Amino acid sequence: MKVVLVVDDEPHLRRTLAISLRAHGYEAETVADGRSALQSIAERVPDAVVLDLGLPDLDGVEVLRRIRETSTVPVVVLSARTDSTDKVEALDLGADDYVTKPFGMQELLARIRVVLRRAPDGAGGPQAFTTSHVSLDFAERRAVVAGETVHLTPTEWRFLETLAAADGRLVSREDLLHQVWGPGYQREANYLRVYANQLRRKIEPEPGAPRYLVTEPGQGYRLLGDAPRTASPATPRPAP
Amino acid sequence: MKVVLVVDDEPHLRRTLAISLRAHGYEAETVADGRSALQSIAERVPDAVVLDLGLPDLDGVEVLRRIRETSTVPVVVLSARTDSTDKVEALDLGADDYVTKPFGMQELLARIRVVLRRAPDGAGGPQAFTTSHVSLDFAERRAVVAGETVHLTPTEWRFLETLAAADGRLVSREDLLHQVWGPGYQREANYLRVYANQLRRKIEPEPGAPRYLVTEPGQGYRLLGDAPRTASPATPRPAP
DNA sequence: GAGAGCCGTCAAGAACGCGTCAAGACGCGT
DNA sequence: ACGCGTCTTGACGCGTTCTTGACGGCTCTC
Repeated sequence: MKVVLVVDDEPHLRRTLAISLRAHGYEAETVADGRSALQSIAERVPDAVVLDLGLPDLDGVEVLRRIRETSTVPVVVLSARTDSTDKVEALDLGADDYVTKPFGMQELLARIRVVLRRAPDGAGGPQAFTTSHVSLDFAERRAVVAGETVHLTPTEWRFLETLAAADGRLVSREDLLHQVWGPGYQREANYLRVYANQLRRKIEPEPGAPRYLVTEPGQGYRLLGDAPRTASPATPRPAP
Repeated sequence: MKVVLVVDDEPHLRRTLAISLRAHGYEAETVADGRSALQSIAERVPDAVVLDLGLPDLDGVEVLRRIRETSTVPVVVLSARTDSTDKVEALDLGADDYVTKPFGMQELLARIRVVLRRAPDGAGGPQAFTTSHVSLDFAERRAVVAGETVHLTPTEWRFLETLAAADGRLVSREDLLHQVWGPGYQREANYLRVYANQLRRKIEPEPGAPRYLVTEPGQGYRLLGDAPRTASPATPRPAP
């Protein structure tokens, strides 16, 4: 069952929202302030967050920013402020929707369905990547390869994080460059080669024949878990 | 560059939107009615759609439904109607956001950024093509033919993608050349022969007698699903 | 029945993408 | 100011992919 975290300081609205959510088949968790929200997310990442910006302790925007530091969980922002600037700020900070009070409950629920629909299952972000050979702990920034702790540079971590977040799916060169180096690096496909190379030397059992960090020629890269080997008995390379 | 399709019947709004979008680094395409919108999407799937529900020809909701039949491209709906029921209907039909007029341009642009952020790269394209013999997963760029995974080159994928997007309809040589190789290749009908040939060897059970990737002489090509066989009991080839 | 147009087929050279390496530039802490 | 680790940049070789031209068969037209 999908878990929705409701962050709101008004007890009445909190209760109403929780009831409506449960009536629609979600598991609703409620907290009254920003600190509790961040703590709750740290314990268990919900499938979506409904965040009221008018909170007693922290600025709601600040809460959103902190959430985005560690997670890509969908966030629907509630606010009494209708100013366009506020909306743009929240949306650009990573909010997935911005609903102004007063709002219709049916509409809010529909918008929650929308963000849940778009978010990949368990979008809270992979905290770890583990195979029989490699083990990456992103929270701790620890990499263990074949029992040995291996040191990775910041850029190498971002590279792996981006790939791990895709959970085995293909990550295009553009996305990778944008995620790791920021905007404006779309031309530097060189970087990808260099770092893919370095990472393979660090984490692959056989860097020449990558098993985890694989290239999709012309497309991008992909981080795979332990593969059910596709029965290639010896891959005998014809001697030249 | 990201392509945004604007569907609106008001010339003024259309122009304003297009200008704003271009100023923010998007490629803007504009159409004035539902039919043109569907046609434009059939030709080339944009990265996002801004769809005004008040259209002269088709009901906007109907347009949205048709879009969702073939594509998961992000759609931001514009509407003058503020009724909650309308919003819920559109959102549940697959709209990614619902903005009521009048709206602030900055807000709309922010909301477009949001939906683009969430949508996987090229999510608008055809999802898959499956027959008893061939199975193409465009998102993963995986081709499985008779149980075996087959490798396709980037150009081969674009070729098949373009044909699959037409969903069995004829794709003219011009369109094909334009989609796969870009503008300025209209003269190179040779390429089509070469790649059609290569693809048939890879995906057809009997490359000499194409069942899926069929030629329309003098016209173009077409990608067909499993055909209700037209009673050709053995396809007996007269011995030469 | 000859000719023209179109399509499928093939193969070779060019162009491209990727892995690899190493030398500098840069930034940070001491 | 110095040294260290990290990032950037350019160059090279190799394999793959694309481009290009040529040839033969088929069909439709005259």
